[in-house]
Amino acid sequence: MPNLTRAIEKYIHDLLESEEGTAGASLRGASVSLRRKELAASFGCVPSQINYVLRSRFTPERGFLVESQRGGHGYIRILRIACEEPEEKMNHIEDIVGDSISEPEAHRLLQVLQERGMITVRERLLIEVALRHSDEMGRSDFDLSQHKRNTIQAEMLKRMLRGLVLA
Amino acid sequence: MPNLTRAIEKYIHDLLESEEGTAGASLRGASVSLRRKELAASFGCVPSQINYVLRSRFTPERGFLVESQRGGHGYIRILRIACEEPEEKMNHIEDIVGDSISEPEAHRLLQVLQERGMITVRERLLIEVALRHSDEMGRSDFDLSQHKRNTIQAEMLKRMLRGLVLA
DNA sequence: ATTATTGATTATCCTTGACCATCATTATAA
DNA sequence: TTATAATGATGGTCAAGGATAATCAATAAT
Repeated sequence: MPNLTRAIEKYIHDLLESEEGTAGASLRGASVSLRRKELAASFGCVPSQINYVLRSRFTPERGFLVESQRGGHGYIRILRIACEEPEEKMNHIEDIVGDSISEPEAHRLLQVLQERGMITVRERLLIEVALRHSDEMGRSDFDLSQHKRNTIQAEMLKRMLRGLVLA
Repeated sequence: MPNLTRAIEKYIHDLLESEEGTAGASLRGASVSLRRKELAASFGCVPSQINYVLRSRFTPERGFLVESQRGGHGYIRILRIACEEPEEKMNHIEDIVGDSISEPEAHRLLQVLQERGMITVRERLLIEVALRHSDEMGRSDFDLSQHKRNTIQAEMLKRMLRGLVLA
């Protein structure tokens, strides 16, 4: 069993994918509903495993929302957010980056953006080089605190992404 | 065993090389996945040695990206974005950029690179945003001389191009 | 002085299970 | 008939444990 979490993630992704072609899906964004218990049973795992997959993979940062209801007729609904307007997309990114971002956080974010097709692998590389250089200068040439460096890093990252979105 | 690092480096390079022939590799860039623990064991060294090799040899400045995941089913994936060889072309660029470059000079260089199809419009934009931010910080936050700023700019530009233009 | 190597410690990811919360339906009481 | 209480059927939370990988500081080699 090479990775249960990824298998479940892929399954849900495929569901959303097949929902994509549906009428109006591109406007309202795709969505799927499922039973936690059934999905868990079909993968032969404990139900809370589903929560783990949702919490770790279908996050707002990755462009998803999750709704649910308990009790009889309970359900879990996963929605893919469609950020059509460049401005929306930008606001979303600004929120995620924030005023300060660490190197590992930036690294993860860039990986996600690449997986979502928002940047190419070459663009990701360029951004990483720029962030590394900025961080290195801040550390060895100007002796800045880590927080200050993370602030500068966030500013540079946002500017670079803004430029791309508006391009 | 003083050449452990180089041996591991070569091993990973060879893996990437053999991946090169694969379908679509030239488009998406070559990549290999491995287990840190296993690789270390096969070289009879401690696992953190692998991190040293990756940190010192497979950097974005050299055209590589590294992804990893901890925990069960953990892995390390190395992606090569830039091709090898074009040592000559790279030296040429290093010469042109030199130790110091003004913003208009950088601008012209990037335009030429774009016209020659070596970088895309978006990549050029990304580089220009990074250079501008660096320059702006140097001026207003650290009150650096223009020459110092041009030196920093040249360094950043070379690093970004090294990762990319080797193609 | 720089680069390489090691090992101890820390951080992260995944999986499971016990226990908690909420909703819909049904039974019961007024 | 209506209000309320019990019941069953979901989903949520959290903490523990195992499996990796990352970090960092000390040491060795060049």
